[in-house]
Amino acid sequence: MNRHGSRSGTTMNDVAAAAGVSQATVSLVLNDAAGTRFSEETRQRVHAAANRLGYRTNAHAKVLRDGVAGMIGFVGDFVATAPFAGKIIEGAQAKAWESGLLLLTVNTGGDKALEAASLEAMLSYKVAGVVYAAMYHRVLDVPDVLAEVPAVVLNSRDRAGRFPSIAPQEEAGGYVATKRLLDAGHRRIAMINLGAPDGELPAAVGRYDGYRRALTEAGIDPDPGLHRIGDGHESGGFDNALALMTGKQPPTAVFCANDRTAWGAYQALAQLGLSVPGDVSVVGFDNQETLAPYLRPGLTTLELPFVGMGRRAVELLLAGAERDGRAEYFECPLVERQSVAVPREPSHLGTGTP
Amino acid sequence: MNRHGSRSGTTMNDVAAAAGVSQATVSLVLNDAAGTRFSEETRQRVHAAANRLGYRTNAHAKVLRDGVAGMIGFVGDFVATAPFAGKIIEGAQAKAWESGLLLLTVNTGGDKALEAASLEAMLSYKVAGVVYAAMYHRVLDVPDVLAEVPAVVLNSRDRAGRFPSIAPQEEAGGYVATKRLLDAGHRRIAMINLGAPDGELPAAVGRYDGYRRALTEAGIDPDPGLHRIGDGHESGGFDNALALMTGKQPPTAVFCANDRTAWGAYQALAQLGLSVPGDVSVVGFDNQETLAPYLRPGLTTLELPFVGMGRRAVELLLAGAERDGRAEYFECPLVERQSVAVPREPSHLGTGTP
DNA sequence: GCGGCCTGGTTATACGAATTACCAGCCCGG
DNA sequence: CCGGGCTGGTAATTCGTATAACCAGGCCGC
Repeated sequence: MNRHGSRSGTTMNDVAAAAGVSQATVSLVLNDAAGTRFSEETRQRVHAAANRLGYRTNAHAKVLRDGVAGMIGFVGDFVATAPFAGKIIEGAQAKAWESGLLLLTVNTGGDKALEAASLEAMLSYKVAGVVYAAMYHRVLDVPDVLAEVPAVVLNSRDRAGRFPSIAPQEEAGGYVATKRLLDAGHRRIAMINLGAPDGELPAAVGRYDGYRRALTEAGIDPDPGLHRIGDGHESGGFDNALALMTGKQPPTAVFCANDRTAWGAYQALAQLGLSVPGDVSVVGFDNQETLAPYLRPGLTTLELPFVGMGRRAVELLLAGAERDGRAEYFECPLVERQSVAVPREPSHLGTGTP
Repeated sequence: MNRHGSRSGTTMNDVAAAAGVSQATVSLVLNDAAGTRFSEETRQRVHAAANRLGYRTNAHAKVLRDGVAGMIGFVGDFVATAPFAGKIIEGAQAKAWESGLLLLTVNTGGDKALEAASLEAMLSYKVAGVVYAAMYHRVLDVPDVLAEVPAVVLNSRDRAGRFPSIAPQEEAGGYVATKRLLDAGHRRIAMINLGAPDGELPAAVGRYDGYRRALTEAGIDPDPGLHRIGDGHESGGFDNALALMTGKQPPTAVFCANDRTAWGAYQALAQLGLSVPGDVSVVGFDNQETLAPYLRPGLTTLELPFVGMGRRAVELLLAGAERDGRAEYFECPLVERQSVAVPREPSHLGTGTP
């Protein structure tokens, strides 16, 4: 007897010996193999012995024999930084678990060497597939080695178009957000967008396109002065909201490209003595669960359907979808809270500090 | 040639055949086994063949043969809910990776059946150990099955005292937070604590004890009216701060048992027209990176050293520490920002709405 | 009274890598 | 000219499981 129970574990041979049968019998009985017949008494003996000895199947032996492992690799560039990363993993894991699979996760933090090495390790473990997830929606280069296994790109798009991908419907989200404000009666609607590090940020581009489309459809010519670029953090929302509201013709509503930006806008508005939604209406994006419901007033925003996207990624993997660059886009539902109201009489605004 | 490269993968036998040597030679050469001698030419041929065929070792065969796998199990009850969960995983994974190990993660979301099943699966995969992590510091019951393998309880304590555990120094943290306020000159210091669902919440108890010790040491008799219990969310901070400040003898400083509570307090103070830290000083706990730096003013708070704790958990696992219930406590460093100042003249306060 | 067919199992093998034991050929010393 | 040692490898076995192939004994039919 060693430190932790029996180190190498009880094997089928041990069970067989204890039950007075052959190893094959143990395997067949325990797996309840179809088309085999054993006496009820033998089955009992086998099960009893297995329980008594604490038998647990050795997954490695099984995989070696069967050729395919019950694991899925999940490689992300984040986890630590993105508070909603957990949502993606939650969805992926839920689906994996339903299919009897375990998730082998690695978050690379952007370290390419670590990424390459982890992928090698995962492939060594014969994962059934790999989900390659990104912290934010962008266009990225997928490591070549992923071509050896079913793979799905999550929350981003493969530049080379070799892998199926899953991402949110950014344009539609931007449209819905803006439409919500238009429907409330707003005409001067600003947008505080995300900064695009490399000009390829679908989240920024798409949400902006949707914003413009909604305005145009409503017969409004988008005012370039009302489109501002923030940094995606609270400070970007703060600075830009401040600038917008103290400008010549301040908006009556602001669409913020993410909730953190909206939070910053709230703080700027509060500092200016403007109330949400009394003086200014605000719509966010992300529905970050630790933030949006707790802003005062609660933030009306678009939900990023991360749980569903995570699930779907694993589903695609398991479906063994034909390898192609097809992208699936998930709808971002509007989550209604209290940050939108009809615009105040124009006369009440104009200076930014009533 | 099938869909994803060679499905079952290139084996050593394939390499051996290609290089015109035996499988044993391939193994010995590729592993650079000590005490063996092969001609330089043979080595070259083997390496060339391995590269050409894209040989990758089958981890399962290796584990089966060697008896020990290069994986560590990480079971948590959160990920989705706790934004800082990633920090723990980040630390654990970093250390695991340095030791050449992969992390097999499962977040149970509190589902005991899933937890039991995942642990079974992990043990089947012969993980080198299991980190059993909790979302918040508490006393919990560790599943018996973990006795079969090295295990460490992270961010909690094992009720039965069978497993080593790692947790933050709550009491010291509460002391430092309170001391910071005392040193600034405050005498009436309130605390908005976390709710203890079962009366066994070390975070709440410990931080409170530290608070009391600091006050007592300073010759102040803790005023029970200044200790309030919130729900750990923004709303708990809001409601209690409102009550405190509109009470008979409002405090000049508030120690919030977590950052979210502090955020709520900020919002209540803003609503009352009180400024931080001009009218009221605030100290938080957690140093939540998406929150504390972005509050206005930045929140002075205590950092929960999750990355280090995660690392340490894996370290303990690998050290094969003797199994005992020894607990290690990590210091929570004070992170200084702008939410603490010297108290205003008492006369300026008193009503809560100057 | 013997072939055939159920019943209730067993034997043997493969999966892929690591490792131990062994071996052929050659050189050298005595 | 024979034994010993070195060089450069190979053969065989092991890990734990799944499964295809096989087999002994009893019973039945004809």
